[in-house]
Amino acid sequence: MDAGRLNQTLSEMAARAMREALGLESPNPELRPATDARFGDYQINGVLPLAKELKENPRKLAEKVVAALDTGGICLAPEIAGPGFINLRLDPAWVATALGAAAADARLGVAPVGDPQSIVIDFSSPNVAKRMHVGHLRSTVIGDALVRTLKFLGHTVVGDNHLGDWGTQFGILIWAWKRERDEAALAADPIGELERLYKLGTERGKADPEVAEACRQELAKLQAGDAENKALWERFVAISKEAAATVYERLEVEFDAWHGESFYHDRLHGVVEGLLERALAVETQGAIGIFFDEPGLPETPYLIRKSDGAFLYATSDIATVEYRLEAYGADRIIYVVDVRQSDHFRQLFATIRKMGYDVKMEHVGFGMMLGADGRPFKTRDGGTVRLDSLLDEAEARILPLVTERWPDASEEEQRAIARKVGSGAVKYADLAQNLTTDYKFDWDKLLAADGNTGPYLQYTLVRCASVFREHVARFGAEFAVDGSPLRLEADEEKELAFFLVRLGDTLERVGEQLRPHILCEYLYALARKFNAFYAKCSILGADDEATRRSRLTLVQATYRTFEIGLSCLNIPRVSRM
RNA sequence: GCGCCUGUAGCUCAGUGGAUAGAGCAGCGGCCUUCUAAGCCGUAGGUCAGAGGUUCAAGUCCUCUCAGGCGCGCCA
Repeated sequence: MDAGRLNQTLSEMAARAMREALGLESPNPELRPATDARFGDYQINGVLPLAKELKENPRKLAEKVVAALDTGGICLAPEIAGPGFINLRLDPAWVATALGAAAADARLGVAPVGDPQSIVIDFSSPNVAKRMHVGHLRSTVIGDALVRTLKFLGHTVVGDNHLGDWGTQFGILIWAWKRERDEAALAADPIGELERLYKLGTERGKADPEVAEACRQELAKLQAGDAENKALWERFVAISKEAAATVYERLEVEFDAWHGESFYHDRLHGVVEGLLERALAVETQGAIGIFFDEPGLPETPYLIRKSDGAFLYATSDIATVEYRLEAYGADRIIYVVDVRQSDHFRQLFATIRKMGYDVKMEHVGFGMMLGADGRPFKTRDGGTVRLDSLLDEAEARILPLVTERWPDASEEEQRAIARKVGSGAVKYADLAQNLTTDYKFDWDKLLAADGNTGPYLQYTLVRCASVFREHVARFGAEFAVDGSPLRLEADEEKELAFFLVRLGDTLERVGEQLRPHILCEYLYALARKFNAFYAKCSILGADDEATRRSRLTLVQATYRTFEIGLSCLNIPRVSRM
């Protein structure tokens, strides 16, 4: 029995019962977590819709299903309620045994999936010659969380940083570099100088058509393979990657591939020719584009070649899909990109379907980051907020609290904790909200130690760690879980234990729906249940040894759940704060 | 003009067609002699933007209206 995926296990059992009792081929049991604790832990809703179809009283149908239902000891006897719901209660004895055993397992009983998929996740993707700013935060943090969660579930995942390292901006940059670069500034702050040059080149180009033409010439030379320009381009890319790497290091984000747009450069010509040959793309006003006649898709064509012969973003994205199919045998490709690009992705996905490829493609689109005032998040003078300064500020705001709470730690330790709590808070605030809407960034809210915040979860983990430290102090040895059943007596113990067995269900849902906030909600609810248990039940001071061992095992299971959950979200763990 | 997204408690947000819509913050009232009080417990707060419709059942699905955000051929 897979104790890690209860929803799936019980759903299969319910489906079997419905098949046998009602003679249906593929019934949908609609098994869900109960909407209210009074109704038990899970409910089967699938009988109700069948009443009309089978022309029978829904409660009678439910009775037949219940008679055929065998949960193998996971649940107590099912109850029929209301118009025909079947309510399932987990058997406390089963929970006590299953969780007692799972606490000894590093994966808390959540086995890797039996049929792993090959999944590519395209995320972060900063542009060359631009410093990473808050606009990159959501893609980076959400993409990273999806990579880690899907990997934990057992899939083969490639997290790919699809850098914007090719395109018209390089003509401008090369032009400005050749005339305006400041070597001193370049040595002191390479990416800052590139950013300045790019801005300068863009302004000059707008003001002066001759400059714009000169930029195009530089671009043409680069594309033709001119040695000097190619060397410059390589240098720009190296500087930009290095700057991005510093931010990734602070966020502890890693990629499996860094295949920027330039990586696909050689394929673009073939992509366009292939689409023309198959008449999927046509010439339109001198350019080449693909037209769609599908509801929900823009009427404007998806352009893959400009009238001047240059390729576009779309061309490169098509080539990228083909590469991912060839190189990774991708079953699923996920783009974690700003929702404003949803038209582009709808057209891309439609193109891939027209080309006949069989791959599941999803756009995880997220909203903008707004300030607490509801307007786009900017610095006081209206500039974009740099990602590194955002992390600096988080750290600076947390540090006084750490020094106050833990004055005897070394300054180095205090800074290390402030760094982890600060970046964890920033990341968690981003992950905890549903993706689709714009997200309001509010320092006071995200750094608060209560409510649904990173610090609250980290603090809860600290409490678990603290119990184990105190155990060593009092009993002279580390506590070791032995896998024996728990003893669940207090309401707080039961609630905690019954919730801990839902980790697998939760991770499964995140993997399906690609919404990390589902995991955040779960961990937050878990933290609340743990803290209620912690306040009510003395752990080390329990009345007898058996209760103490059982409670310590509960702490251990909670600790492991946080380790797994926070590591999937990539929120740093601390053992003190 | 066309398309996409959003509208739930004073504020910030959850809510998988299912039973009496939930959290946090802010407010009010309690709890440290005891494993970290960055915590816990209690209390109060709702025309789910509005109107129709589908359904045994609608905050959730469909249509329209209103309000806000975003996007709409050779940028990425």
